[in-house]
Amino acid sequence: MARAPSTAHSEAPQHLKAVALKLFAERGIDGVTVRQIAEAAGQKNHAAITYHFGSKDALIRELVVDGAQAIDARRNAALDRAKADGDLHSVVDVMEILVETSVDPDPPAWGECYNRFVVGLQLSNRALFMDALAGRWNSGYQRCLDEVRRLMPDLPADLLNQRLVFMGGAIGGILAGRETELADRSRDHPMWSHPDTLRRVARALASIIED
Amino acid sequence: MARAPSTAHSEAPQHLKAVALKLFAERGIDGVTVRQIAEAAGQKNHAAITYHFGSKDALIRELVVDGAQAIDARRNAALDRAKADGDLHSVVDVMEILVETSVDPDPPAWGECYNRFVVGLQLSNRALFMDALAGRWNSGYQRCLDEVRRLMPDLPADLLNQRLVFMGGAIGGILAGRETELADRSRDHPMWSHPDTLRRVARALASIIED
DNA sequence: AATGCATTTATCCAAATGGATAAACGAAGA
DNA sequence: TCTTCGTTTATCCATTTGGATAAATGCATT
Repeated sequence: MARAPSTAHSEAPQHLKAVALKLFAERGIDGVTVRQIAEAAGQKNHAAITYHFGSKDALIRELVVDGAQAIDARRNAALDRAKADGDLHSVVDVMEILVETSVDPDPPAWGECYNRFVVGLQLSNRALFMDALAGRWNSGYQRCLDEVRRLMPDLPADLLNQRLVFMGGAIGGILAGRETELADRSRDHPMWSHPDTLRRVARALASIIED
Repeated sequence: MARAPSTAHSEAPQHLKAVALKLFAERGIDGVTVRQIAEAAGQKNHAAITYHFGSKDALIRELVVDGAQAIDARRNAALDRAKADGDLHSVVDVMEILVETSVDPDPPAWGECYNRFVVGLQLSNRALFMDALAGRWNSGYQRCLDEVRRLMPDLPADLLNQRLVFMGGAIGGILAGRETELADRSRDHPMWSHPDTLRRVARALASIIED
């Protein structure tokens, strides 16, 4: 029932998406052809992309939205839970939510890909990225920023906003680098595998904000 | 004498490089064709790239090395000067050197491009980037890290190294974001144009390291 | 067993790609 | 004036690209 030929309601679209995300993360969207995606997914023909998604462009947009949606859901859930428990006492608490919800809780065998994918997309195809998202699925991120503002009422707003911009660039660079390292299965990466590392990333981001 | 047809010893190669760097920074190396580069540089034919550089690949390698070499020279010079003046008293002093030497002191009319270019290249063509550099032109960066280690002798080495990795990811993300913003000429960017901003970036990076 | 239908596969296509080659051009030197 | 040579230009090429279409496949239902 796996990916055997012509099993009805196949999970081919899901598998194609996962494979495409991996390749796009590794080589960028213009460095991967629809044929390579289909081949890597075990399809004998690249028409699979047209059939399941309509076009390469539409596939990319689905990948952007899928990931953003999942992260946003995790962020809102974590914020709701933390607020209900009265657990947001410091900036580092907020940063831990921001960082933890950025990582895929159920990654494929070859490792997480979404952060590399979106950082690369924002870098070289910003318009496509913005258009695919259309302002959606960032409420969790905005709520995190608002919590930081609530926790730092004394810092002038423009100074705090500047630090939040720095933090945004930093989290992208750090998490994309983490994924790149962890994707290299030729060696161990004790630093990135260590269970405390993500908390330390959160601590580093909080340092940027709190100075 | 400008780019008029067939003026001997033309500065065409220089101009082609500058234009290619801009396009690669905006769209990634696989998102730009040699025809687009030649056209944007005012050439009527894409054979200019083959003639001046040999291939698209060779052009990219030249761009990587040119920028890395320039940055490395600035870093080593700044470090030499600071050490001679006894000016490296704190981590933020080192971070200021790291950040200031990352920006092009003589950018083209359309703004700086190298940080976006290399961040994108490391993300989607890491092998090409590493191969082009071959371990060269990073002595200034390594010296900066060594200065930080000298200034923080009490922090356990692996903890400090972890923070230096975070800092490396953060500087890439922040400076690439800065270039992207400043490249958008449709509006002003008072925050990024402000003369203090780069110093504040350095301060943010120092916060990551010093906690 | 026959049918319907979602999916996969096999081709076809026009356009674009990086590269190669030879002709054209034009300033400087003989 | 004529030649030389670095440079630009005009074509040509095989391959790759994303996409389209129609045939084949095989499970589920009847």
